[in-house]
Amino acid sequence: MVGTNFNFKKAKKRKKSFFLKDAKYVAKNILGDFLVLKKRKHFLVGRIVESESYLGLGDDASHSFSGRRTARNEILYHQGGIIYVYLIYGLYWCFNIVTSSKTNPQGVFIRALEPIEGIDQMKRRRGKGKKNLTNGPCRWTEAFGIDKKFLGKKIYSDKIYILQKKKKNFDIVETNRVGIDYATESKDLPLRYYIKENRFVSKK
DNA sequence: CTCACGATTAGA
DNA sequence: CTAATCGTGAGA
Repeated sequence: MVGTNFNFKKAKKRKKSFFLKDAKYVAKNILGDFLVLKKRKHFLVGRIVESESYLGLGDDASHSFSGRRTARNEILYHQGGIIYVYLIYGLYWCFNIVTSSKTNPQGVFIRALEPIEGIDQMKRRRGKGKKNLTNGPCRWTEAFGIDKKFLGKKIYSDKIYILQKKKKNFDIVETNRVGIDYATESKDLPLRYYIKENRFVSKK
């Protein structure tokens, strides 16, 4: 459908410089791009269809709100371009890309992918009978086998990287973020982005 | 040390 | 609607 006319060989890897930009910029511009994960004997590829930005210091939904700095979120206080994963509910892994500078602890949360390559392997990791493959933040991480091993790893390496989709032939919907009822001030900011009418966007 | 809880999901 | 399930972080 979408991946078919995309030339993976010609596509360029997103470099570190891209991730030094503001989280809003990265979250929006990463839509339509491809997340590539190299496994031992195969590749897993997914198109990023939904993201959220977490703005750090001034964002009370963010783990680093008002400079909170703990063992878990320490990685946010690094330059952009590395991975922040954490365990949620003792069950699932959430995947973020650190953006901006050391003093601006922002992140981009990847909420959903459209499966492109390695679909059989994704299904195997998710387990039989699971209807949803990659249309949720902790669904796609399970399909890709994302866990604590990825904490602090570069998102522009040989093992895991993003391929830029140059022609963005879709509309972006901007809306409020999901699952942040604990926030007050920032709760309803339009910091969630997704590809309009894409069927792999997470559902309520 | 204790303890409430979460950037979610699956299933009744 | 609720259970699952445990590392984390705030507080005593």
